[in-house]
Amino acid sequence: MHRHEGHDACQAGVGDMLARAESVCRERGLQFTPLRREVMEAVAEAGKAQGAYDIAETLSAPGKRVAPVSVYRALDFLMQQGLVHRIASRNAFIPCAHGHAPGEGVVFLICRSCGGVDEASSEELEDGLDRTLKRAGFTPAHSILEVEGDCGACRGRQEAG
Amino acid sequence: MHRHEGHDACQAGVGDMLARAESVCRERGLQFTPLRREVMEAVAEAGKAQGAYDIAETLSAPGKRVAPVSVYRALDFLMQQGLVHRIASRNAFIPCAHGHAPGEGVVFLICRSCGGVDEASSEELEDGLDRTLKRAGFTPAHSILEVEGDCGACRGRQEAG
DNA sequence: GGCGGGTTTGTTACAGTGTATCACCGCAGC
DNA sequence: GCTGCGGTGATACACTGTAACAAACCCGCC
Repeated sequence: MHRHEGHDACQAGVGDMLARAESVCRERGLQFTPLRREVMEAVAEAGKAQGAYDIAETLSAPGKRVAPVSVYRALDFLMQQGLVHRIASRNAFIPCAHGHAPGEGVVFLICRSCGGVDEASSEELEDGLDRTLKRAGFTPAHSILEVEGDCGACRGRQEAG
Repeated sequence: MHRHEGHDACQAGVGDMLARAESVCRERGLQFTPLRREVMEAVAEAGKAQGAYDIAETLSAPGKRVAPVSVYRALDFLMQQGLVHRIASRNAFIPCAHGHAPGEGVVFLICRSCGGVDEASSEELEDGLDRTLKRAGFTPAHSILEVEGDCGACRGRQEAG
């Protein structure tokens, strides 16, 4: 079972994500500054993975420039708190749709037609990976699992249209 | 069962890799040019993943400069033929230790102390991934599975030393 | 041998991604 | 007030990758 219903559902939850970010920071005694909130919001609102430079542009306005370096710092912070993820194959960032421990086996499903990114996780997959690593004598610290393909919604649209 | 014994075993096979590359190209009617051979050799000889610029530097000598763009082209070719792999999380390249179909579920095991990269594959892992994707209604086209951690050799060395 | 067409390589320039460094600001605590 | 500290702004830079065009090469063909 994947844990949510698609990108529309995700977008509906922007407020939830911000609320969660805020409470996570409060719990940990960390600052959820305006900049961090804006970056979190930009990542959460976009329907697809955003590059750091995209975010910088989104947040910039005539007279108020947000430099990419500031975005990177905010993203680093948000990633450390597990609030956003980095998609290595795209050099882009997405909001974390639900809490999970860092290093836990989550797969990112990247749709090549709509650009949306879903998260999926399963015991089965994690067990398979663990056993494979154990057999190889390898101690994992951090995993990157990304699959590019077509999400159900887009495939349906193609078949219909 | 992982399919080979570690980085020393890999390095011993540089000649084999070149021979395989050559025969693959001959079979497919493609050119295994001197540049492509040199790039393949550089990737195969290095004990760890090499960046394109590293390779360019390795191949350059006083009076004979190899530009990164040439290396990228050779790498693109070698990747298309399945002779080298790209490690997305490192922006770096490794030789393919053994033949496998493109898109097949191979995991890259990246050691954070020695920098070596192993390949591992298992039915179990692939099945788990397939089922997880199917449940999510996602049709995969291409997967990236990379795990960072400590390889057996390095862990042994740490415990001993 | 010369010609034409495809592929490979060289070269330059540039776009995109990410980091280092330093200065400044705001704020808590003394 | 002073100091220390985390966050931000700003500039510069390093690293990664691609576009575009020209030159060299190869190979079949006339």
